[in-house]
Amino acid sequence: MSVESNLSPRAARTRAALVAAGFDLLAVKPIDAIPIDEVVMKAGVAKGSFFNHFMDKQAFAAAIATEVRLELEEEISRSNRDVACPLERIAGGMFVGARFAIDHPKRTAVLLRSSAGVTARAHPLNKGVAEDFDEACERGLLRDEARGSGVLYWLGLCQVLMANLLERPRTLAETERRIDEMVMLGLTGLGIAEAKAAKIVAESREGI
Amino acid sequence: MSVESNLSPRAARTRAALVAAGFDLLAVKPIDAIPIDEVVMKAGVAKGSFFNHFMDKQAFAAAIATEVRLELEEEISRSNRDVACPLERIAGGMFVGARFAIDHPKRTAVLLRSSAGVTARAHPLNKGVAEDFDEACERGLLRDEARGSGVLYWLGLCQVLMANLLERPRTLAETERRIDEMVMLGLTGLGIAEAKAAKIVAESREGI
DNA sequence: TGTACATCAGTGAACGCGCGTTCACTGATGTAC
DNA sequence: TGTACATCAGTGAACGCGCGTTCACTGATGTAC
Repeated sequence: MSVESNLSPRAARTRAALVAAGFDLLAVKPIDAIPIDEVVMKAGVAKGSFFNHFMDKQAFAAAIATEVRLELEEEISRSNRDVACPLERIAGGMFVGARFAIDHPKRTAVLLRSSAGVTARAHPLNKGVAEDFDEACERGLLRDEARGSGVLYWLGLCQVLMANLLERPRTLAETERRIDEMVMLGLTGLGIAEAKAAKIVAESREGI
Repeated sequence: MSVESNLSPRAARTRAALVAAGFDLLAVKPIDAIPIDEVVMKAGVAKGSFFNHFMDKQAFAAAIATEVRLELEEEISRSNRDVACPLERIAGGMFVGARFAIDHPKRTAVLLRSSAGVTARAHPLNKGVAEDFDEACERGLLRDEARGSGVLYWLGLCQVLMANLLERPRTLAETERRIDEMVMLGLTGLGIAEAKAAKIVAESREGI
């Protein structure tokens, strides 16, 4: 599963320390603004070790971004494992994303920074979403306009919601309200009637 | 008005050349990845001149980002000058943003890169939008949920639409369809009935 | 279990260059009379 | 209109340091017998 599997325990420890330091630093500033010295100091590791594990600085950043993306992807598909209704799956995805932003603000910051272009339908992280939309459209559950632009619409909302949740401390009640509202606005925009959308929001929230 | 006003013609020319080069380069990569040598070469200007006009590299990037933001802001308020209905103003804003992305892809890239955090209600670029939403809410034109999260919702859609329009060449028809659809999805999410939303889309599109 | 050897990963000093910034000089523009 | 002087902005060579990358060495881990 994880990249560490093939490594000796010692190497795995070193690599993990570097990656952990990378998470912390990349959450705050882009890779170009981070000297390798800072990474290795934070990781408590010699500078040379960095290049035992990563070809160069860019590869390091890429590896970390990939790792976060996989994590989120896995949380979403785990949460959707037993959900059949495509609308609930779609709504659930936004809830999981929001949850992820709250639980792992640093990782989320890395994710949002790295994937400025989450917009693409083909993006691996979004493949599941695209399929759910296709199914919902076929079943006639969505407004016509969603057939072409629904995925983009939904991903935009997820992204901006996650970014917003990072911004400043907030009470739990405010946070929950913000999430519910965004899912509600999003679903009704897709053409789901108000009452039904409210029901989906309530049910999907349960699952998280 | 513009920053160049106080400068001698010669100085204005040099500054303009630097800024133009900056637009081109910042559209492609972040400021940290751009050596000043590249900027001045593209501008056809001596390296020393750069520091006659900008304190340092960061100030240069900031000046350019500000300039783009002001441009877009002005286009939006110009387009909305004679529009009274807050819903049409809101819809019109998205249309103008889309138009801007098509006409000035480089500037848009700079804008999207610089303002990763467009989400804030307080952001100057968004002040007008926030006021329009307040008015629309007071008049009871929007769904309840839009009172708290409508602005974030709308800005997220604008941002992702603009990013999407930059992505790859497309036929005019596809582009128009994408824009219409996003505005339509957006408006109905805010609680506007389908027929009325379609009418607003048609009318706002006219204005652009 | 103990010894000898091989491999693997960590270490940090040293290197060198890319790049931001400075500065003394020059030429252009503007002003006074 | 012409001349002398002041200021302003452009120029590019030179500086120096921050930082990515390398490498010879060391200690740790694993294997054979």
